[in-house]
Amino acid sequence: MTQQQQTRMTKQRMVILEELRNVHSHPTADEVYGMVRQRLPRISLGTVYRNLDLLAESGDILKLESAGSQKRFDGNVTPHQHVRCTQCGRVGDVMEPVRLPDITGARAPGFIILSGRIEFEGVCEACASKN
Amino acid sequence: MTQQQQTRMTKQRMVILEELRNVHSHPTADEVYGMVRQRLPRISLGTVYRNLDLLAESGDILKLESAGSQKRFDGNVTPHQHVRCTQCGRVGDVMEPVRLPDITGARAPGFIILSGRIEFEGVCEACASKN
DNA sequence: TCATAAACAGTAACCATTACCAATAAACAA
DNA sequence: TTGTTTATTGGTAATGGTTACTGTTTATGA
Repeated sequence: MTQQQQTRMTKQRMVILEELRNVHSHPTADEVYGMVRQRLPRISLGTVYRNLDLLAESGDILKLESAGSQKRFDGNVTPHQHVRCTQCGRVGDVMEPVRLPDITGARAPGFIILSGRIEFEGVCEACASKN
Repeated sequence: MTQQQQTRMTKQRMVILEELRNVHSHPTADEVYGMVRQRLPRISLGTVYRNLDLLAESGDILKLESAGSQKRFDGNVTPHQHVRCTQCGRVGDVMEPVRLPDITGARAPGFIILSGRIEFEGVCEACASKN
């Protein structure tokens, strides 16, 4: 008898999703907040966080996690790979993707391996010129 | 004339390194703190953080920054791959490693790609049995 | 139009990490 | 061994990103 919880398409949620889809920069929650505030000046940061989580859970956006630093979000949910700048944390899209080899041979004692993914590291242009 | 900064092998730094090498669990800073405190009860958490950073910078340990809210540390610096439990964040070592394909073809506009790495996700036994 | 409860704005709390500073102790020279 | 220098420490406060709380608003279906 568990009542299916409804989700409502609020103006806030819609604008967050739109802004995220209009951009290729993999913004942090705070950056999304800044973007969205231009259209909804009274939105609160908590609302941004809540909706980013909900949108990621429903599969409408991607949540890019890296331990200890800020999470980043991606409105492009088609499969692609990312580079992370080791200096500033900025994230970019990898164009010609590298094919992930067969991982069925991978074993880890005490773990059941479910998936694998290639992560790239590098330096973004801004940090490179700053060097 | 910049004076080369010396680094001193303190008791605290040595015990942190030893404990980390004695263990295969990829502990968080807080877990390292707990381990080390059994031998040095008066050590402070700040000292643990500071030394973990210094040891990682000198290449004596690894700092694992892959997803989760806390960073984890590894006393085994020989090249190997990791799995992360998506439920609890625990990290394990992958035995037969999957060879990373040639990544020289990978392009990312605005980035200089320097390295690539395969990251595994899965479930640890504790979480699997809890399911 | 009304009733319901999901979602909101605003703010406080939380937690991992970093910064600060007076006191301590490695390391090296005398 | 003793003294001097200064990197490092313990203790604690501050920071920054994220989450939780609460009374009010508003999307949604009757």
